[in-house]
Amino acid sequence: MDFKDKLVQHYGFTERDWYETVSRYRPETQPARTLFLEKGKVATRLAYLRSGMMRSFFYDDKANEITTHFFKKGSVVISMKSFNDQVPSRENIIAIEDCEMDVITYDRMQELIREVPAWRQIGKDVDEAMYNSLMNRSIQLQTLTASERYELFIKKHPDILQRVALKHIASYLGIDIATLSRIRKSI
Amino acid sequence: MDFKDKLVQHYGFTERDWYETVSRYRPETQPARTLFLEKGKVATRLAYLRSGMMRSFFYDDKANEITTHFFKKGSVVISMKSFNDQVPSRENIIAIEDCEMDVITYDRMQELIREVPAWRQIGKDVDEAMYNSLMNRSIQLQTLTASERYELFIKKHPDILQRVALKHIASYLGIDIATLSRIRKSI
DNA sequence: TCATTTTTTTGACTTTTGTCAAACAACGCT
DNA sequence: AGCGTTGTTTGACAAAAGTCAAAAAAATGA
Repeated sequence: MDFKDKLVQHYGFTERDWYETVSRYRPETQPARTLFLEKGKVATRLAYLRSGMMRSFFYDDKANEITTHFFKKGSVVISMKSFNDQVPSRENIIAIEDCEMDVITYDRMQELIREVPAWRQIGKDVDEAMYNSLMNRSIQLQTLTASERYELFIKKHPDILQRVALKHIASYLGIDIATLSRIRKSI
Repeated sequence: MDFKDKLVQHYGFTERDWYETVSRYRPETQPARTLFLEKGKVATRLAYLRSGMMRSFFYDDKANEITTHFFKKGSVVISMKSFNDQVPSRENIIAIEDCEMDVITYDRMQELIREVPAWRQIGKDVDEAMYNSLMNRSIQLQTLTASERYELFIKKHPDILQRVALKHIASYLGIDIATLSRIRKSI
């Protein structure tokens, strides 16, 4: 099911709703290793990722990159707090691969919500999905050992494993890179 | 600043808005060691905690209680996913002490949002605050050692430490109770 | 109050995970 | 293709955290 069908089915979109929507999104590309969002700046854009992959991260006190999320095809790329409240972002979002996306700005999104009220609900649903996935992640960090976290990760995200540097997966899972290397050998 | 003042200041409440609000909340008590919300049931209530303390938890595969959150005086007691979507709760919420609270049901909240639209925004703000605090928690679990997590916890929540069983703090921090006991001795 | 249950601490031990440094492999750029 | 950079593995070791069982302490309810 493509995106339009989903909107029609789930949110009762009319042709006009769809038109108002697509006219406010525009296709953009994000080359690999370039920042989609930079720490300290206000997130003005939200993207629907059509292809490629991104990750969000921040720097800890020893200047290590701590990865907090991977965005893959079909997901919404957003720094929730920064975009929703229009405050400076605490995290960076960077393209891991060349990305194709459909982008909407904050201002256009506000317009769109006025024109097509269902978008308020969609925004809420996206936020909620992110909350739920963060909750799952948090519980995993709280209850699983390093190797359990890794095994669950490769089971749920075999595609990410192929395409992302192990050190980013290690930091995402809260495991030292050398330890992760040994866990991988032992499986 | 009390609750009413906050609503007036932040959300421009009128006297009428306030009246519509208070008439839908009602005071309730929750005795210590009784469930405010039981796993598997739909959360029909949201509470503003005036006094006492609660915690949310679930059971892991070995039937250990895993505490996910502490609610203290002044906070909103809610199982976000269950209340917002009216789906069965995955977690339990239990009173740790006798609690006094102001309670509103889901249906009354929907009414209230219709009567006083600012409540939609308040709901969003509460959700967002919970998202942010979950994000902080998740980052701590990802990046800090057991003793760092504990030291941060007692710095931020000295009040909880006094009033809650250590085993619940241990499970909240993802630390074995015996290990936590040793960490405490070493500080 | 007192007995019972629950919680916390402790000891001895094992397992898991991290640290540091070096070697090795892969990648990106010209 | 080749160089330099970045990422990964490995070894030797150290530190952190978990396990099991028993003792001690504290809380609960009759």
